[in-house]
Amino acid sequence: MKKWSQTFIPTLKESPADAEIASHKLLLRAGLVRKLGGGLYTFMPSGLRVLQKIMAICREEMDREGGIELAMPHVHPVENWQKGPRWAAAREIMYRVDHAGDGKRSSRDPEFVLGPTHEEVITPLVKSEITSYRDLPKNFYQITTKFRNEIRPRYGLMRAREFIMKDAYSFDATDDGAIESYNRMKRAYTAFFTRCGLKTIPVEADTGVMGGSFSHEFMVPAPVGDDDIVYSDAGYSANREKATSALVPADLADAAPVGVVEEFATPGAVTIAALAAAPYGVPAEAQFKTLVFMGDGKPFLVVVRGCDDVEEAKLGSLGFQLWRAATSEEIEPLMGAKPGSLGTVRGTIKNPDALAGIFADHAIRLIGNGTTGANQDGFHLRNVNVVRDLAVTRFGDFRRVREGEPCPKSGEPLKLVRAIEVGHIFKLGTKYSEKFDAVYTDDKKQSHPMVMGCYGIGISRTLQAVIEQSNDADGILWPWHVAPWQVLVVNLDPQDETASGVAAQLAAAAEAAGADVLLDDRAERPGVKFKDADLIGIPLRLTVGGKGLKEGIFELKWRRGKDVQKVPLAEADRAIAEAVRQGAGTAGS
RNA sequence: CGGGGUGUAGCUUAGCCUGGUAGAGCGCCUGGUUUGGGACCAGGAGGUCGUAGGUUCGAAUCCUAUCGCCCCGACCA
Repeated sequence: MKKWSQTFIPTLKESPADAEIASHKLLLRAGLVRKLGGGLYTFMPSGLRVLQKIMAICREEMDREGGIELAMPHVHPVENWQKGPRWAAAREIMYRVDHAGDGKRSSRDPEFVLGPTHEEVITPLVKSEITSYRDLPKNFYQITTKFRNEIRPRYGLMRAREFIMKDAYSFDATDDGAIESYNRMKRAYTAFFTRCGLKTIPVEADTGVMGGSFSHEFMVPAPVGDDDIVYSDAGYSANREKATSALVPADLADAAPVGVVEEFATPGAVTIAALAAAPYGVPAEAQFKTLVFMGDGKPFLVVVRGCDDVEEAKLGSLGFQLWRAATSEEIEPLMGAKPGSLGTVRGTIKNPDALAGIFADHAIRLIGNGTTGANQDGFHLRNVNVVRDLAVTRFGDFRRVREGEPCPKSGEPLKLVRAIEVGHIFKLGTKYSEKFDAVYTDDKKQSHPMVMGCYGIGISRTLQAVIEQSNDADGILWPWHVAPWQVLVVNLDPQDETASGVAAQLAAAAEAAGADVLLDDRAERPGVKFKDADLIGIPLRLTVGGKGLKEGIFELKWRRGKDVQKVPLAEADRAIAEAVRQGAGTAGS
């Protein structure tokens, strides 16, 4: 049992001006965190308690599925990263650390970075410690602080420069084994989020810089999220970056040409919309849109319908480490025209040999014969046939899916919703084990790279996601198992010995029933105590004092409910034990 | 890094356009009256107006630079 007067819960009546969303405001108002700088937060005592509870649940679920806890350094020799497979992409988000020195000369020490994640540490470790199939599989995890130079920290703990993450790394002898490890983690994650009182949707996801063969994200639907997820009732769900639709039928026949390619003048018409308007009247659905990107320094082209957007994450399938949209200066000498008049009709590109490829989205086959830029400023081409006229290295899925398109599983309309990513699991394959030579010997004395998986949970982000999902106008509605305290005993008359005695007795009863108890013993007026109680969101409130005490009762109230139960003091132990049992039996309330 | 905004007491802010004594509410301290949903009265402490230059007799206010923070975009758990 903790007395309010002996801990520190600095609540605020008003939200600090730099908090914008409900969960961020409540983190501050309920005294859970305080800001040091952008994306840097101190966990105050009650915030730390929530964090520790979430971590404890996470440990239990990881251990249940065979996870082995360890703790790796935060400071990494830069060589580990340089040797790894993603140095070029990952260095942008890493902090470099040097010792401060004596200020009189520059450091000549080795270079270090702060760990944004730990594949580059765990893989060499496992390489040197495990060499036999007999020691596999293994799944190592840790719960530690991660450091990422986020370009834009946001919304408190939601996207921070320094945050708490659970990261796990599985090592298997076989691909089947790796899939089993992956599924165990999927199970652990589902159990973990459920126990945190959080409703999540697992979705298929892009593997991004991490790489690997497939992955799932655990998403909390919320308007303030950074991602869009696409799903249908048939059970299809994917991050929008990865989502596909059945827009293009599998058996679609390529359209036959309708005539010869014709050039026509389009002075000043450099947008899809301009070409769609009078006097040209070419609908966006009949235009080929050609976009230029730079992949590892070489230009490549992507062709989509005029009405579609390129989903840039999908360009990851092309095999470039880094890619970006090309600039006008890069485009004109390559194509022969400025953006707005570009196309990929054979023979019209000025310098085709410089290209790393021309990649076309499947959906352009729906156009059949359409209109595209002539690679000559102020001119377009019509009667352009996809098969006959367009130079295409290969077709693929490069367009962004839109709400309402047919689900790839069932054909019913896809739905789209914003979400917060709280967990991500990857089947990595051998990308890292090959790079770090993490191999084992099988029972036939053959050497193979280990098959890896990696699995992350944003612990501190999960904390905020719970608040975002569970709050009302008065404050937080903590789910039982992550609440900083589960029972709040409010003593309205802390100066009165009888009231204090009863309050202590109720607190002891709740504690004996297995709850964490906070006793509000402050010399504040009742209104202040009730407001604070709602704000900090303790699930079960027991109120002692005033009129009630004279009648020989105390009050029992659930934070999520409206009813106040008046319970005779003689029945306190039984009623409290019952209520605590009820609270503990709920995942979400 | 691009675009937009903002910086005045622990928190929320007024004042800035049109230069001339820095003001309020909450919180804090003292005393009193109160005591079931953020009490009231009286008294009090707390601000180099983000920082540095400049213009001016005079700058929170105008100008320049710089830093921090917030929001939108690319990135991510």
